[in-house]
Parts: sequence; structure tokens; C-alpha cells
Amino acid sequence: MYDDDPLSRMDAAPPPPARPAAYLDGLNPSQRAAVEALDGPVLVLAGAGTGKTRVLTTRLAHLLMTRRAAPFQILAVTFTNKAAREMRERVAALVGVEPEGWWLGTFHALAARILRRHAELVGLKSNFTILDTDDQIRLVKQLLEADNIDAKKWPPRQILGVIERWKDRGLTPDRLSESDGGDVAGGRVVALYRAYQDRLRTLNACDFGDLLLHNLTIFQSHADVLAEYHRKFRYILVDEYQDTNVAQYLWLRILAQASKNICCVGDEDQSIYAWRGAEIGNILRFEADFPGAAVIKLEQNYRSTGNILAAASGLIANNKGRLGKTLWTSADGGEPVRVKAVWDGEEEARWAADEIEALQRKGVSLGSMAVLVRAGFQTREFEERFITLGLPYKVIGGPRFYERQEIRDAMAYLRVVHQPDDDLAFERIINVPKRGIGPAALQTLYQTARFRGTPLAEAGWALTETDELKPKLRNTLRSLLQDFHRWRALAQTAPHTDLARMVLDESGYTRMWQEDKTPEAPGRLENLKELITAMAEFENLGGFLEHVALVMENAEAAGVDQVTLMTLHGAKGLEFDIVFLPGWEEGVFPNQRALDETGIAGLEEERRLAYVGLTRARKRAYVSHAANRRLYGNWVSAIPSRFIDELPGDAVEAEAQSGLFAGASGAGGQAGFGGFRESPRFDFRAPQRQAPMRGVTLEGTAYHVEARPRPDAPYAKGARVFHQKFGYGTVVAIEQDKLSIDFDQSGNKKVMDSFVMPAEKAG
DNA sequence: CAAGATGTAGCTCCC
DNA sequence: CTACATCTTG
Repeated sequence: MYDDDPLSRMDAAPPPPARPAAYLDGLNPSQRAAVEALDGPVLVLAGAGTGKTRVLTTRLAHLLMTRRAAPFQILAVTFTNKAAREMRERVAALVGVEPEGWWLGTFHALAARILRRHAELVGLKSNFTILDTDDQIRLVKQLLEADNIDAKKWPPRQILGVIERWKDRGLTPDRLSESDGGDVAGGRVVALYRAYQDRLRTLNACDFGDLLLHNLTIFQSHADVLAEYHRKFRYILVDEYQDTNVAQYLWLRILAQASKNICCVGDEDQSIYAWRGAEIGNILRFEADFPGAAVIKLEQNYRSTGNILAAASGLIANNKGRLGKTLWTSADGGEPVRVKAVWDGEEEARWAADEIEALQRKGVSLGSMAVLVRAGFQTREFEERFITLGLPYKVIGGPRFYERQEIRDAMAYLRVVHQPDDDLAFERIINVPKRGIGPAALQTLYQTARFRGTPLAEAGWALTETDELKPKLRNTLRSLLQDFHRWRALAQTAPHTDLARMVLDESGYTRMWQEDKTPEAPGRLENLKELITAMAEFENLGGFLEHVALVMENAEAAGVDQVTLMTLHGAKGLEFDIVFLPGWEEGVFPNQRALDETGIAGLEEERRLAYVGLTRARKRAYVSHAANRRLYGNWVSAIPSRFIDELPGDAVEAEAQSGLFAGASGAGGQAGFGGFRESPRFDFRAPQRQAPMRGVTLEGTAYHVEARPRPDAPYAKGARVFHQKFGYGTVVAIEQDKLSIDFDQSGNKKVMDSFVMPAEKAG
């Protein structure tokens, strides 16, 4: 059954070697205990910076080196692909070779791997599509329309949210009664859930939640299949256990049932994903769930200075739901955490950028500094400032390669080739490029599909035989369907990269962008090329599609020294010498919505997020808060976050000029309004709400911003350009109006396209 | 059917 | 403010 685990070797447990191994040296006693406790359930509570990854990887190496298990007998689960990759690399370094055939990956990747093998047991074919959020929302929307539910009142996103939370908790529709949906979607959300699942089956598709749920269904109803995996996986290792949801917990529990050798590593203080279904109770309950579990705490922090640790510990002590660890360090106090009050977000960005430049002048590398924000949109002010200064930075997260429109379209073509029943993909590209198959024709197509109970493509074939569509349309449709037919045949013989190229060319998709005159078009064509290059690394189309569905990551631009800009969520697991934590204001952080929606639990999660932020810093942490912030375009005044008050005063130093706030007393900050503050920008804040017409300069303002002229010839990747301040350079990446340029003299910088001119014009 | 104008809702996010 | 959705008009 398994290509990678010959049965003959499975039951022969090799004897452990007698001598201790070098890789164990240098572990502290609790780390070592965590590595060596191989049998039975183990919970490793690993505080921030206590060497968690080291323990995990050493433990894996230990299993392999002592020959307690062969690689293919180990199931190692992470949350992110990045973590999986890191683990793979580090274990390979310890063991000396890349262990082959082991099951290391994210929950979803591993579950998908299992599901592909047994898809037919849950009514799927093994080439099923894994839907992304975009697909899911479109599907829900269709179901709402079919059910005459007002999508305004019940946004598809929200309905999907409800369904996903059920899935997170392992609840399939048959475990719910109609009333469990409350009044969501007029009390019909359970019915929608059921319809959603039915549709998925027809589409031969599943969403992320299903990957795990189908696994559970299979394990629960097919003892023989479960038994195979029981025999197979002798040791289970789980990273970031505090982030598991109920479905993931059930999946682990059922797989660990036989061997009981499950080791979960986590930190309840870093549980920050309750909003997407993570169940902090899983880690709090571990000893009850796995009787006889050993619990090992890692409490010595090797990362941060004493003050940073004290600040973080003092903060998190305000949480109730904890198992309680006491982090300590042998490092000295270091610098206090700085708390800075500023007037508004713009000043905050200016101040942070100034600090960064000052540090850079002292020889601190940009790569060792990070700005960690609560929410993605907060990066903008920093980006703008960094661009103005020409300070190299990178934004982690944000829109990704595989989420771009042109990539999604191309993927949709490939998906339909690979999996003809993938209606969501088919619908996406049926009229892209424009073929004249508009909403009306699509409607007919849907009706036919619904009436006949077939996928869209099949309904399309049927429509080519009737006169329901106008002859012209009928021919267009037939020709498109024939194209797919041909491509599918081609897929059997041609390499998948060639296939992709042909599909994109023959469908007219490439031409569509070639003829497009918008500035983004050249970049999009570049991206399509990149897509095909990326495909080459995979054996076949199926493998590539799986990768895109499950991995979806951007290639990291390496080698350039730049400041990192990202959300706190994205920062988990990383560390930096110097960390900026802006926006510590009530409503922003803690986030108002989190408070509104989940109350005290939400507050505690926000606090854990603050804790994660602080503990990312090795040497220095800056916390800042602004008195005024622009939210959705209008100014609101903000008060400092309660988290600032919770920082222990002796680990913190408030910057002197914080007379902006009346109530900010904690953290050694001084109370009292420091008097009227004269600021030229103060006037602009005046309630000048009657919006001037666009493009018209307000009379009396001291400046006006010229509308940026769109360059007639947009810059393409590779274009040579000239910049007033930085000189000549080559465009290496384009993101809307921002260019990433490798300057000949000053290295890589991001600049607005309006600040550069083509090199040949600069003379 | 397509492009432009107007209106509205959003702002955690990885797989 | 901005991205997206829906409406209007050519």
C-alpha cells in the first residue's frame, strides 16, 4: 500500500545504541528531558525563546539516530509550510542526510495526502480540487442566491465563517440540528451548510476544513484504513499545539490511539488563532485527554534581555487562562522597553523610521529590525515613510503571488483541464478573455446544469445541441469546450509546462493582457511567465495544483538588507534584534472587534498577541501609541492601550515628550496634559467635512498634491530607470505604482513610479 | 455586453 | 481611504 514503507521493516524495532550522542550536548536539562521522553504522551510547554524548535528537531533526530523509528514511521505536524521547511532543514543538518519518506508537513498537507489515497471512501475522486477562500465565497454566494437569501443582510463571508467554525469543531451537517444556526441567514444556515457540502461533492472538491473532516470520517468508519495508519505512525510530533482546533485534535487523537506516542509542543501564552477556530482548551486539557502524559516545561529564555522578558511576563500575567510558566533568563537587564507617545500615525511612522536610520548608522543591519503591526492596513503609513526616505523594507504577508488575478485565472484554466467538474474554475474563465458569454448565457448554463444535475461543462455540451442559446454563442461555447477537450488529451502526453503555455496562448488569455494597455499589464505577463517557471519544479500538473492550494507562498527575496514589516500574527516564531510595536491604542490594539465579538476571551487573546510581539525582540523593543488616528478616512482620537498600563514600570521607559495624553499613567508614563501643543497639522484636523471635488486644490491650503501622471509606457521588469536621488537602476519588481529597483549605487529600494524616469530619457 | 459612475462595507489570516 | 459591487449608460 505505501510506496514508502516496506512492511518487512515495520515491525522490526532496532535496538537503541548505547552511547550518548553529540547532538544532545548543549541542551539544558528540561530540553534534554523533552528530547528523550520518547514513549507515551508528552506535552512540552515551551515559552517564547526557550529553544522550542531546537527541542523539536533534536527529538526527531534522536528518534532517527537511535533507530527507534524509521523516517516513514514518524508523523510530524506543523501549522505553516515555513515551519515544516525549517524543521526539515534542521533535522537534515543534525542527522547528516535528508530523511526520506517521512511525513512532515502541515495538518492540511498531510490530511490531503491521506485523503487522496482514500478519496472514494467519502465520495470523491482522487484528483479532487482543494478550494481557496475565493472559491468558497463564490460558492456560498451562489447558494444564497439559489435560496433567495439576501446577500446584503447575510454576507457570504459571514455564512462561510459560521460553516468553517463548525468544521473546525469537527461538526459535519449531520451532527447539527436546524436550530443550531440561530437566526443566521434567516435560520437556514444549517441547510446552507448541507447544500454547500452537496455542491462540493458534485464539484469533486473540498475545502480546507474538509481535508481533516473527511480524514476523520474515513478513520471512524473504516477500521482497516485506520489500522494501517496506526501500524504506520509510531511517533507523532506536533508543533504549535496551542493553535490546534477541535478537528485537528480529534485527528491527532485518533491517530495516536494505538501507539500513544504523541508529543505536543506548544505555549498557551502564544495562542493567537481562536478567531479561526483554535481551541486553547486543547493544550490546557492535554493531561486529561492523554492520560499518563508527561509535562515538561521549558522556561529558560535564550532570546531576550531581562527587561524585555520582564515586560512581556508582567503583561501576560494579567491573563487568567494559563498553565503558568515562569520565564527567566541569565542575560542581564539590557535596555528598558521604550514607550513612545506620538501625535498621529504619520508622526509614528516618521519617528520609527528615524530611529531605524539612526540605528542603521550605528551599524545595526536593517534585516535585524522589524515593525510589527496589529492589522495589515497599518503597514501603509510605514511603507509610505520608508519609500520617501528610500529605506529598504519588505512587507511580509499581504497579497501573494498566487492570489493575483492573472495567476488565479491561469490556475482556473489548469484546474478545469485537470478536473473537468471544477465548476468554480470553469465559471471563472468562461468569459475571460471576453467571449461574449455574459451573465445571461451563464444563467442558462446554470439552469441546465441544475436541471440535469451535472457539472457546468457537461451542461455546456448539452446546450450546444439545443437552440436555447443564440447560434453564435453556441459556437463559441462549443469551441471552448473542444479546446478543453484537446488540452486534456494534450495533458496526457505533453510536459505540464508546455501544456500551460499552450492553454494560455490558445485560449487567448495571453493575448488579452498583451492587448491590455493598463500599466499593470506587463507585470501580469511577467507573472504568468513566472508561474510557468514555478511549474517546472513539479512532476506533474496535479502536484503543482496541490502545491498552489496548500502552500501558496511567495518566494523570498534574499540577499537584500531590509526592514521587515508585518502583522503580529505573521511574526510568531520569528525573532529580531529590534522590534517596533506601533499602534498600541484602545480599539486598535486591543482590537475593538475582538473585544466586541468575544469579550474577555478576545481581550486575553489580544494580550497574548502583545506578548508574542514583545517576545520577538532580542535586544530592544519600542512600543508606541498615537493620540489621533485616521480610520476609514476620518480622524478619531485614541487613548493608549491598556496593555501599556500593564507593562511593569521598572522594565519600561516612557519617552519624555509624552504629554499628549491625560490618562496614560502606567509604564512610568507621566500623567497630565502637557499643555497646548502647537502643530501646523492641528488645523487640518478641523472638521472640514464637506468634501471638495476630486482633483480640485483647496483654496488656502499651503500645498497641493499633483495628480500623479500615469507614465505612458509603464515600467516593465528589467527596465533601466533613473532616480533623482539614487541614480540609475534596474526595475526588479512592480506592485501597482510602487517599483522595487536595484540601484547601481545604492542597492535595492522601493520607490513610487512617478519618481523615476526611463534611463534613456535621463541622458 | 462593456466601460464608467456611484455606492457601500471593510480592518486580524494560515492552510 | 480603498477595494469591490452594483447600477447606469453608450
